[in-house]
Amino acid sequence: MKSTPVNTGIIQELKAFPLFKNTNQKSLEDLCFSSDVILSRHRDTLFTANTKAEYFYIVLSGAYKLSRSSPSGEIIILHFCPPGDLMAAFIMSKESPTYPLTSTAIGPSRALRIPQKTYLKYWTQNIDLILHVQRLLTERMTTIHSQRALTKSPLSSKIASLLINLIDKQTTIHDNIQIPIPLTRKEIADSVGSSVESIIRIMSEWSKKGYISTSEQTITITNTAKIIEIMNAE
Amino acid sequence: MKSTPVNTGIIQELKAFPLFKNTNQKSLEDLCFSSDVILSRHRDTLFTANTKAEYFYIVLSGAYKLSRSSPSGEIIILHFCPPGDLMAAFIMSKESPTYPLTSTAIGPSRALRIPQKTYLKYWTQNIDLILHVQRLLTERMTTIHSQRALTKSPLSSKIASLLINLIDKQTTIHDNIQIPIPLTRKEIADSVGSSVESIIRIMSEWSKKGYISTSEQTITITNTAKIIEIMNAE
DNA sequence: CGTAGCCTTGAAGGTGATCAATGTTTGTGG
DNA sequence: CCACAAACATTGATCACCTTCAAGGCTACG
Repeated sequence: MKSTPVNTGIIQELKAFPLFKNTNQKSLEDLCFSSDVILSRHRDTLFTANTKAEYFYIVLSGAYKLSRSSPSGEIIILHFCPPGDLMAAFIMSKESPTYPLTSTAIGPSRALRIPQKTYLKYWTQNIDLILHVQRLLTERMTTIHSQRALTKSPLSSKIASLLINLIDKQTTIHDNIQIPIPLTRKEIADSVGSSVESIIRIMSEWSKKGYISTSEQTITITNTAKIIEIMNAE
Repeated sequence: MKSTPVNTGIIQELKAFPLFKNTNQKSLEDLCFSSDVILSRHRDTLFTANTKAEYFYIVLSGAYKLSRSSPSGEIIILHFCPPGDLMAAFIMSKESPTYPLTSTAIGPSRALRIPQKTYLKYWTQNIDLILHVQRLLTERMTTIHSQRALTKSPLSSKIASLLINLIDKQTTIHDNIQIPIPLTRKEIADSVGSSVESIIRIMSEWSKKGYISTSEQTITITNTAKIIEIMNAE
């Protein structure tokens, strides 16, 4: 894990994210006050659940997964963070926060590490920004809700729903959509709360039927209509 | 469903909620601008998923459940709102919001209905309040996360976890804690994503062993240590 | 070149869903 | 105030889906 201080290049990079679309150059510099860019290798841990939270993060490139382990030691993945997503920002307004989750890099990734002090000093002064953050949180909540609505549905629906939800919201629905995050079967299993074997059985069935195709960790949905149908099947 | 405009009595009632502990009388009046008190009977619907959201709500007394139905028609309960809880406040900063969930009264209940306009005009101006709302949202998220961490655990753990989470956060842990919301077995089933029959089998086992007792819809945890143990069992 | 992570397939077994039938409580209208 | 309907609670039998266990192959990387 290496870190380098912010430079103007990073500011440019941030401007591209929807979160900052109404933020001017000057404010953006404030919002990044005393921040660093963290470079993570595949499987590096960015922060660990139940440790003191002195920083929050913005994903710059690559991806991170947010996970938790159950009392019995099983791992549950709760969210995948693509570039532009916030990590641990929601707990920054607390008194002395601890991370509720563990963050792990998926593939080589970069994140901007911002101290809580900067959040309290600059982020909380910008109402527009806070509402934006709140909207992000609400979105994440909505995704979780639609996943939970499928608890009684068969495993295939859950996997389908996960894949559809991972598609970038900007993308229009068509065939041959590539899932923007390289997922292993284990990660899919941990995400829908199932076992690797079950995931494999269902997904290789789909591959055979030509609904999806996988090569080098990357999943491509080749028959989107069918996957959506499976997602909504009872 | 009857409604009456706000009066000073209501303002007093609101002051008791943690959400407004730093809010003065004058601001509180602004925050309630053109609001009404809604009286709901048991099973009355307050708002329906996917309809236009012109209002948000504060639970005054009783309780409401927030639910959603899956594509196959099954109902999933996502959250129980005790007095002081907000409903649909998180989507008020959107352009033209629709309710993501359906809200139904559990027992005779009262809620304060506040128009989106009031939210945009007064609520968003109060940073302290917004951060408070954000903290509420984060708390709700955390609860959902700890529930999701149990997906692979046996049903008994899920039920135990639900009961423990429903205990008022103010309450210290001891025996003979009464669950503040009157729950039916069906509601427990819809909440943990299971069937009524399975819930009954597990809970009557607990009754027999003396871990819980139920009378007239009210559940009392008589052996809290045991329930917590079950919650954490693998 | 060996280990670690990942993918795959098969067989056995269990947890909880479903179906069916019945009792109990609550609420509503005549 | 009673009768009837609707919602809620209970118990048993059967069965499906998915987990678990076991064994093996593949690829990447130090």
